[in-house]
Amino acid sequence: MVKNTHSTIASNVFQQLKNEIITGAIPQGQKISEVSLSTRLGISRGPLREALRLLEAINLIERTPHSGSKVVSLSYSKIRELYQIRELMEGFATRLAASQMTRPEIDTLYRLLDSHHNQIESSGTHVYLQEEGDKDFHYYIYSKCNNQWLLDYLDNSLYQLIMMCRQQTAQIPSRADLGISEHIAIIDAISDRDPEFAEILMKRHIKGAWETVKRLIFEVDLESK
Amino acid sequence: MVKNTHSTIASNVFQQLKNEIITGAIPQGQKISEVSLSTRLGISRGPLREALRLLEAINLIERTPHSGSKVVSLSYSKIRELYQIRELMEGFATRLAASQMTRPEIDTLYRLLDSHHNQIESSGTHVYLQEEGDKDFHYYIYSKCNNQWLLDYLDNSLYQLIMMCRQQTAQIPSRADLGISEHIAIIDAISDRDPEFAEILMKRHIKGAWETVKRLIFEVDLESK
DNA sequence: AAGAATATAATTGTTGACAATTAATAATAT
DNA sequence: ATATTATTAATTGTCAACAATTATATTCTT
Repeated sequence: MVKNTHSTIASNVFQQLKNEIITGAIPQGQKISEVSLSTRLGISRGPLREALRLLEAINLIERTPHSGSKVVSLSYSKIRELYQIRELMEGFATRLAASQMTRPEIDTLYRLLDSHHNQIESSGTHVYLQEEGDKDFHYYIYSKCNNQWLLDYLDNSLYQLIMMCRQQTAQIPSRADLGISEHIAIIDAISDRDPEFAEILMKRHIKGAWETVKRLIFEVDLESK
Repeated sequence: MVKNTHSTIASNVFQQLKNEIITGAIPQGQKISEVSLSTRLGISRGPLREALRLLEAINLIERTPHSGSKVVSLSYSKIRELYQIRELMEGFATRLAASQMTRPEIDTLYRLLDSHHNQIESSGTHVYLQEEGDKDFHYYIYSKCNNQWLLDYLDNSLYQLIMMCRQQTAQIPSRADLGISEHIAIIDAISDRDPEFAEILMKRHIKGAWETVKRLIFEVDLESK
């Protein structure tokens, strides 16, 4: 039932390392030694190097010739630029999706939101579940944008970095409601076939997320001194 | 004087293959055999595979596990989606640049345009020179956007594909003037510190380029049957 | 003792052989 | 003759050893 046909060591290791970086198991800025990592994983350096190239391609590690790789460290300005470009691209993706989603797809989106909402209420207010639901919601929309370059960049590169930011600011419990009402408003705009408005709402939603992240970064900064 | 310090076989081969693909020396859709290519280049398969990973990262080749790599083939819809996303991102980059470029940088941009204009008039109307100048102009602007993710994506991924499109439609001589007056208008808006207008003009400019490409694709299509 | 030059160690880059998988060919059954 | 299975060939994936480069430690000079 696992879709691990066509699996290779390189791609598996890529997935594993991606998770370890995003969750912070391998901390930001850490230098990566090919020999020690490959021995830890029980593989040779060949596939590991391929995995590292893939990680570099989605901006999770930086690589300098003859010197080595290290996990990216997300400075304040990098995160700001990240949310800036996310607002632009995901806003546009939402506009495209709003003009192209079918009625059944919109219904599914409503149900998706409902189910997440119920899950959160029934199982207490687990932040983890909320964030999973948030991710699903955003993914479901931008995956309907009908532009393969946009989708590829949002899904493979931008969102990985966004997840990393969340991990970085997740120590402090975030705002209780992750913008559920905003989510509803966005779907309503899509349902009304109003792409411009859907885009505006999504951009505001992301801008709000950025404000939260910014505040958390500031608070973490205060705590550490 | 060459800045090939820190050069590796993999990165050199990457550059070479990138050029061969963009210029069409290796045609679109062609399957790539690792053994024959590595022997042709006189290297082993290791660095070639690294180069192929890099090419995959900028969307110039597609790769399927255990099957192999092939050069991407730019269908009509892919090109349309490419220009769609280029308009969005480069337009936004222009807005950012307009609000952040310094006066000396703007002056340099004016001189750049002048020098290209003179070169074209003096040496006849070489299409090649025009396109080089066009590329320089666009690069100089979006490189001032102050957003590393945006710059990275525009420069490394999108523009490589755009160059491929041009190659594809370059058999037919394109419109005589590549929009020099539009270029001037864009710089003027930047010089006037009017980011919104600069963005609008850049988006219109790119939309115009797309209309030209679309027409050329259509004509090529007619010729071939 | 401080700094520069040299030598040593550690790390990354490259290679060629081998294993695993897929594509192509030949043989067999209906 | 066609479709299906078995066999062979070709291609990609992985490994371990070697070469080239960079980082570290040591020695030497002032």
